[in-house]
Amino acid sequence: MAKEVKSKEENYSVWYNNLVVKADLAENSAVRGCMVIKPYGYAIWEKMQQNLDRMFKETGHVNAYFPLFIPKSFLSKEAEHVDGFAKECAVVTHHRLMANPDGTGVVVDPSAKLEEELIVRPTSETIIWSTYKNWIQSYRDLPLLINQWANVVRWEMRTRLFLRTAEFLWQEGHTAHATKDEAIEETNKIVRLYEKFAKEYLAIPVIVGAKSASERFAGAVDTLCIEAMMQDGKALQAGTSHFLGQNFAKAFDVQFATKEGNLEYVWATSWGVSTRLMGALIMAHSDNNGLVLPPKLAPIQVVMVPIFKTDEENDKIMEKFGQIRDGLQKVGISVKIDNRDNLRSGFKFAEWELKGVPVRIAMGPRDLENGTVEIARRDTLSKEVVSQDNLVEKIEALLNNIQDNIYNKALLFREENTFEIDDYETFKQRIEDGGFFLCHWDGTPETEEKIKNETKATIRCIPFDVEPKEGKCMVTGKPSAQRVIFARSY
RNA sequence: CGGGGUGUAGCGCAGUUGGUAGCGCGCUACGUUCGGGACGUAGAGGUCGCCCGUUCGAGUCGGGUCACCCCGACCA
Repeated sequence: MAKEVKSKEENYSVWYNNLVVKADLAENSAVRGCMVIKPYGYAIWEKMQQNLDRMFKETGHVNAYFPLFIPKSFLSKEAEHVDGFAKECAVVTHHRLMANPDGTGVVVDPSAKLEEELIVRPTSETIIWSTYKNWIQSYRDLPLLINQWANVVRWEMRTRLFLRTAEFLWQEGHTAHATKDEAIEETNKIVRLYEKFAKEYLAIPVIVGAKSASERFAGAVDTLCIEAMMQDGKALQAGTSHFLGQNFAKAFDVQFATKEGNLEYVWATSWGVSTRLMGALIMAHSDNNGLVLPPKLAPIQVVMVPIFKTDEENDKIMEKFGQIRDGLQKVGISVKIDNRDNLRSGFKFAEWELKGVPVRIAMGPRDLENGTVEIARRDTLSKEVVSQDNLVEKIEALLNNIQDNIYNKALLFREENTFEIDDYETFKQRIEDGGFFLCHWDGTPETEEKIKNETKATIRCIPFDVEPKEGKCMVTGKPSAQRVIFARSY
């Protein structure tokens, strides 16, 4: 009998547990909401990293690394940026411990107080721009296209595994350009890169657009984003790309000599995606049997499970499995042979489904006799017995098929849960069931605020890829240039 | 920081009017099993979140405290 699994609305943690657990920090520790990423979960993050990193490099970016600690004074140089992050910073005040005079453990050594406190980076704009000041003198130094893979800390009031942990891993790109247009182009290029990554690797369709003023990144002139729909109809911001204008250049005095010999401030962008993508992956695709991983990100793409009674049968199956594995590995498919002898095959089936392995190959005495294998696919849970001939080609095709199918399923779900609504009362009712709502909005923060307060829905983005059609704001009736996307979000 | 809830074995939970600490899963050993989460037998595993109080006696009653979860404010 299959074990009953909680519905995803109740609790994702059953299958989160394959990937990540909440950090078990000491009792009374002030740190909340840190996560331990388990090897299996980290392997998925590594695959994301590898592919994103390659895409960044293909578009002319290079990696660098900047310090974890940021002097407090750096953070105060860009006014809006301070406002945005000051409330959630971890601050280092001392640099030494000493034995507790009462003999119990250690205490902070009061004589080791830092002259200037250090902030654990919540994002690296400030320390990077104070460095760029020294790297940029001439238009010949531009554009400067740098990315960093790092951890950051944001002391959130409330944390949520994967979606809002206190410490998370991410990549942050920081670029400097000679012209406004070039910086805007970079901002667009990256948001489109993220869109492509989401589609082709995460198998998640996303809406590309711009944030409204109130949802904008602290210190940005314009924030572009990709927004994904989770299976409960809520939106998840999966990546952002900011056009920073000359705000940081002015705050950190980064000027360059133009070809004509004038001094000008550089134009900046910053952009990032984080381990939040892991949460997106899970919430977009999982079913009641556990995770469903897209083949391109699955640490194990094919698992092989033997079905046997005797050691002799097992030996024969293992020999066949070895041959199949070698064939699959030759074309770059990652394979796991599950030869644990203390578990029955049915248990293994369920376990690998919980882990989201895209394809399972089972082989038993019957298959040995007939020259067949049983192939099961995780996305549809269907299985079929096929001949062992051309197995590598079959599996390759199947993995591609699964990747596409997962994407199409998510796309269909989003389309079925996206609605055009013109009447605010209808909107208030329908928002309860989740989904994306394309509505007219008068463009004012006041109306946006009112809708948020009354419905908990926010403007996810002003979408780029829909034909703008004029209309009237669903709340105020004032003119609207185009529909924007409202949704409740994580 | 406001509102609600929960702390008992690795995990999930029960524990009656206060009277020797329980169940399921998991774990260890052996045996039988093996085409969708097997079964039997034997075993290991607990300062009942913490402190104070009431009592002959507290998992249970009272007071305090800490932590976690959910809903808000904040946010990728």
